[in-house]
Amino acid sequence: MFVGQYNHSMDAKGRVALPAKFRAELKKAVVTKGLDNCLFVYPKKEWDKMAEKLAALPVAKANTRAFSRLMLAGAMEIEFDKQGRVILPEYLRSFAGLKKDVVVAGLYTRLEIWDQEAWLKYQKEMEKNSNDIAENLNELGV
Amino acid sequence: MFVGQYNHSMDAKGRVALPAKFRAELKKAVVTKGLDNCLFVYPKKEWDKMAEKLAALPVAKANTRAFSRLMLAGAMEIEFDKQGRVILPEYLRSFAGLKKDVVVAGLYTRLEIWDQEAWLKYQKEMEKNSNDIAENLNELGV
DNA sequence: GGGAAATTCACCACTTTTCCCCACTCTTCA
DNA sequence: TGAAGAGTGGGGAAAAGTGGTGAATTTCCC
Repeated sequence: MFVGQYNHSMDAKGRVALPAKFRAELKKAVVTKGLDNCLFVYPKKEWDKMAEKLAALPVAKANTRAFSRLMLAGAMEIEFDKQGRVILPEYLRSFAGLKKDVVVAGLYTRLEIWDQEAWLKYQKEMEKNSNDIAENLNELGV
Repeated sequence: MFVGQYNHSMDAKGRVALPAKFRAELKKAVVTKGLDNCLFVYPKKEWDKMAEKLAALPVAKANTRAFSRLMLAGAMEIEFDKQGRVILPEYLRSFAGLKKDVVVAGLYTRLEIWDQEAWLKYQKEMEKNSNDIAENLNELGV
């Protein structure tokens, strides 16, 4: 399971090294457009589960169609080179606004890839709301 | 169970020795961003319970995503070296404002790691208000 | 269909960080 | 007072991350 965050850099070819700790669980993986302008990376098995859920959504609703298209049509299988890097295609890079510095975050069942600036901005925004978040801890029984 | 407080020091590499008394129960542990600008340390088993709840939350809701990112991406699994030290990643050090001197406190089910200055300041503040706080504890049945 | 250009991919080399081990000091307990 | 355990600091080896070059394949134009 994936936990923690790492600062890495993307080179001009769109190559990003994923943290060594995560690679064992990611021999086969899928990247796709995520929410909040980041990329989601799933191990193949997790991805299959998610894809089935998405496919089962009611096709009649406009917003679920949009969501399915985002995640399914945006997806791409990735492989690692000898150095543990993956290549992100141009359309995913521009979707997430990736420049040189990126953040790779572990969210238990998936990874997220963020542009560093966007990540910091998002974090700041969250800190403002951290009190509300703390209150919600109770509801989860934490 | 963890009780008591200890003054330790963090070296330039971000290594902190956790009290020898606590290590037996912490072979595998997780550090997270805590409340009041300190770090929480949980035994891995305890933390896993909570993490699974978080991972099960719906990805489609913005506030649960934010919540997972705070708790999961903000966490880090830690292991001990032969000397009983753990390495704290940069983002946790800066979150808690850790400099050289730190305080490790046992809070029964978890440990807390504080910057020493922040700890002293917090204590002073609490002493001033201890009567008021005690009054409010009635409501909780203490 | 052939050739040139461009893109992709695999490999190589360098730098930085991490991790592991050793040594020393201080405290505690017998 | 001596020995053992705990905490602190540093150095060296290994791994991880980063950047670049060259070969191969594909694409496009003639």
